[in-house]
Amino acid sequence: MTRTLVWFRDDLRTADHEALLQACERAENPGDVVGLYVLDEVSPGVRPLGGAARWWLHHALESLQQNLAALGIVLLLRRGDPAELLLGLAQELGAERVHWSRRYGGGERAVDAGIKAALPEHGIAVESFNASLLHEPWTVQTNTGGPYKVYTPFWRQISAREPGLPRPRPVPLGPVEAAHRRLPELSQGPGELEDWQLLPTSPDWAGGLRRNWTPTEAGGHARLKEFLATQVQDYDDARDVPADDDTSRLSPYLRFGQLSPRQVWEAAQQQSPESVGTFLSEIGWREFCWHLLFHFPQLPHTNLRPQFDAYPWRSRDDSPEEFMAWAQGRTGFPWVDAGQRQLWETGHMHNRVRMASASLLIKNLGIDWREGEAWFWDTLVDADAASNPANWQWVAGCGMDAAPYFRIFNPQRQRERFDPESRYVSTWIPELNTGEYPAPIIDLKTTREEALAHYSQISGRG
DNA sequence: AGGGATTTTGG
DNA sequence: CAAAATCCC
Repeated sequence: MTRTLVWFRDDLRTADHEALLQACERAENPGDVVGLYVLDEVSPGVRPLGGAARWWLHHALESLQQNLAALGIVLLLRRGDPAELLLGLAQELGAERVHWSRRYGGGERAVDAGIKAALPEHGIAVESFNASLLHEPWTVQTNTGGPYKVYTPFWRQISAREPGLPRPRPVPLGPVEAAHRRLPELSQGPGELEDWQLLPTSPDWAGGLRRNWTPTEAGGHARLKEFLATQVQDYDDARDVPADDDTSRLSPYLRFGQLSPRQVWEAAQQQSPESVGTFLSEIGWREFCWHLLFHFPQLPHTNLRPQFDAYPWRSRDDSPEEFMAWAQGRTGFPWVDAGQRQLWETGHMHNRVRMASASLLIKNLGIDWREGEAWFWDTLVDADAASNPANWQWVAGCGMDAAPYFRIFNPQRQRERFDPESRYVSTWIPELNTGEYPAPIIDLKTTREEALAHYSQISGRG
């Protein structure tokens, strides 16, 4: 018998999962493949999940547990330090091999490298696979051998490349009851998801999330199918109208690996190239952000353009009232407030509104992009370790291939252009015309001028 | 994937 | 004289 332990992380699916598939191909009986998820809140450099992500994770693990059970595979749940847990568990199980899908953040790579070095000393083989990206970051290089720092040439290169076809879901090994019977007695039981308390209870604020999402692997495939059948054709223009929300809404499924970018890519190839080009380039932006994180592991916390280190951003503590007005959707700018309330209620904010909301916080309120990034990390169901900070750095102007600093969104103008009938803002701000809605907390014109003055100082032209 | 001031265009 | 193009931040 060859027993393989498959360590799931941000790849919570059963289809197009090379690590799982190869484990199953080696298996002869139920129980020869064992799944594991570790809730890691202790490894340095591994960012603890935000509240909305914890909600999604709970349901994603429930979904994975069911889908693995249908393949005759038990999913074990453990909490703690994976560096300790993996070895102990592999030994208790008598597993000869451990498989996983690669991670690309700095802290995650350090954890994985440590385990990959340690297990073979105990006779346990480790093999890792790609599951989260179209192309491994080290395979996409400029002519001079470095990482791309500009999106357009990056996209030119990867869009001309075939990412490879999705891999099939494994053939079932047998009934999961048989798998349970064949496992040795473990020092801990399989683990109970409820014990992790990932779902909010007092209060239960997840009602809006439940109403807006189906956080399962099947839900991801259904959303992909629906989007490609009915929305992608008009994506180019329709994506800019937040009242309709004709964006793909696939980001949380990609975040948790319930869908792979390769599955999305392959499904989109069934459509005409001109109708999916803009959509696929957004998948390209996600890829670009992950490649950036791989090459610049400081991305989540450090300006990629160091001259911004001298920018006099304020902290959340410097201006708690203004920060909370922004966070809770009380700035007096309907476009931004609607977005923040949509975020709080649904765990999601339309992309066109995200840009303006971030711009207001960073440029008009003068608050550090890291404060807004942390808020989004806690409240978005789709926040991932690469896209979230990379896009905040994009708006702030301090990232690679970022928006020029002097692009400052005007939330009133954005509302006129993209919500002229106020369908979006009135959905999220019922008191808009009742007199209870607050006046703007800052003056757009003067704060804009202040931001530009600060910018000219750090850019060396002041 | 901007905004705003200013200049130019064209009916 | 209003809309479009251009330039600057």
